[in-house]
Amino acid sequence: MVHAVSQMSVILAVTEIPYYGKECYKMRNAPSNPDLVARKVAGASVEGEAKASTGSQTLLRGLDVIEAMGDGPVTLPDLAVRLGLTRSTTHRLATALIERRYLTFTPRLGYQFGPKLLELGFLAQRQTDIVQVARPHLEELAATTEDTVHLGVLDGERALYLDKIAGRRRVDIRSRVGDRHPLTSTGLGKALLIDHAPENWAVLFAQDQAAGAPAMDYAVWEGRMRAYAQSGHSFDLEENEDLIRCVAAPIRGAGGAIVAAISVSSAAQYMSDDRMADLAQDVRDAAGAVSRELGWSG
Amino acid sequence: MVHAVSQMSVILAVTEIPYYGKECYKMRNAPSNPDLVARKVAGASVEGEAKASTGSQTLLRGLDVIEAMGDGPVTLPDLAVRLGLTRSTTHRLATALIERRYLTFTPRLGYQFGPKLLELGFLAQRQTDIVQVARPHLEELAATTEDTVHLGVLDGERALYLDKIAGRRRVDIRSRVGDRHPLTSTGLGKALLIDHAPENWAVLFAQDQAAGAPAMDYAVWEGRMRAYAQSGHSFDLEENEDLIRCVAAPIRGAGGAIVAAISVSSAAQYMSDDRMADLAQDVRDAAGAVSRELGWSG
DNA sequence: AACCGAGTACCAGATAGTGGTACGGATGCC
DNA sequence: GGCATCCGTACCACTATCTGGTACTCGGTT
Repeated sequence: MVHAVSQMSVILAVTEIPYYGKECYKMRNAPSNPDLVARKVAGASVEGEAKASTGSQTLLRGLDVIEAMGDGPVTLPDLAVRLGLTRSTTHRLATALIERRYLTFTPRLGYQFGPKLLELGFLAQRQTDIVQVARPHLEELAATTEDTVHLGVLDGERALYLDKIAGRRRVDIRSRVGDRHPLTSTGLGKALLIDHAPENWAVLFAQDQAAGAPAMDYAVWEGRMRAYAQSGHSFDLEENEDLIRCVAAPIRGAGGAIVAAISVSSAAQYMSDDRMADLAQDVRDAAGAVSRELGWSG
Repeated sequence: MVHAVSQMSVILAVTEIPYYGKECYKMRNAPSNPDLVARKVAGASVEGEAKASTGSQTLLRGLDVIEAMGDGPVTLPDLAVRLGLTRSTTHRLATALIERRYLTFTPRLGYQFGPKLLELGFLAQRQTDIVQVARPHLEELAATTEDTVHLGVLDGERALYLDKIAGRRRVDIRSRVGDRHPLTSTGLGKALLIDHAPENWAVLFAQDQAAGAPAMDYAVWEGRMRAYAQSGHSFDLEENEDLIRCVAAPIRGAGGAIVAAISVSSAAQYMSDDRMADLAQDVRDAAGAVSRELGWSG
């Protein structure tokens, strides 16, 4: 928790120093064999990555092999073509990966993901804590917006707040880590519900209304929710509390399911419609960054 | 499905042919540099594996780096020592893995699992079908025991049978894929419940009794269940059906949770107490093999 | 101030990887 | 029965690639 800010600045500082690293690598990778280059271009790296760099070819190629299983089993010739490698080389790499249980071979099907990936995936998941992963991004968001930022997850029929960074403005957002707020009247709660079925929305909405949430017409609310679901973010237009508006977006886990949400809240005077539209992009970006760190690739 | 048996025999046949492969590899790997050997022995490969073989050193070392994160963050010097590599080499590998998002670096902590592993783990899980994975092991079990083999999962408060291989004996086990059987009176069901809390056992037991399961004293039943939980397998001593006995064991997923179970059933006349004890080992082994293919490493 | 961790850089040497080619067994298609 | 694939295995010459030294900078900790 403590090191998060410094981490951010350190990384920024270091990567922004120009140095002369790239020059050196250009030299090392200078191709004396034109064939290789031609093959590589024709093969996997179709996109304009152009950042080859590091220099552990065998390892990188091996990882390419693993990742090539992304959409189902692959045969050896396919694999070789896809990666732009020889059958010889491809086979050597695949065999090594099978021995390590990263891949599996099934006779008339081809190569597939192996058990080791399940094992490592589980271990990684176990060692991953959303709060810790999200912290740096929350801080960046807080820094650029100067408003209060929240991180929350779905907890039954409420939104549980896991982290909070107070804004720099002189507005008071009454909330504490550990609080549980209504889902249908807060921006964060709505973001958590974006993927749910409308039938579910209706139930939760009715519950919140019965529990004393500010009165609201369901038709209007559902119309807005559909728009939120479409755009990937949600608003709170002083629905939960007078003079407080907020913008939120969902965080997705490796499977694509919504596992948390981020919101930026402030006094209505700082939250013009225009600014909220701008913020929506920032919040979506931050949530997307966290999602990617949780293994989501969509 | 069809290929399973042939695959088995093929592998056995091929690997048992002596050939002269090892000789060649010995030549290729013959160390002209004694230091390397010393370092390797002192390093990671403490166990007597002695099957170095394949020959994609860089890839294998890279995988070693990944797997070294198994129990929490590691610093670079630690990592280097653990793998028996130079700081130089270790750093190069780790950097490549970070670039590919297999690892993450956190300033005052060290290297850790990266998002890519979550991503791949999820994809692998998605592409893994228990029935398909278990098939070859069920077939092997059926072949060696000559009895009927079942694969089943927990489905609410019942055991759902997902696969069946009929035995070669002239006994009739009435069951079909898709059947849902009671949990507390079948071997397979009990195996699925082995990890549950005793309070849960009591509830399910009462339900089954009320639903017309053969009458049984709960104290006796729970006593047996505790023994089953201890030993990792379960029996059905003609509890569900007269003259039918069975031996079962649970299959665990990557997280260690029980995700399915295997059972071997036969007429009581073929199921002496001695034989059941022997079978318990076989069934546990088969279930263990499937578990390992599902990412379980315990 | 001294220490330790990480990132970056450079380099000489030779290991380890590459890509060709080839053969045999298995399987499925025609 | 032939014929075409696909995989495993093997061998080999070439050299690109990896390795393990060493060294310096920058931070943070003690």
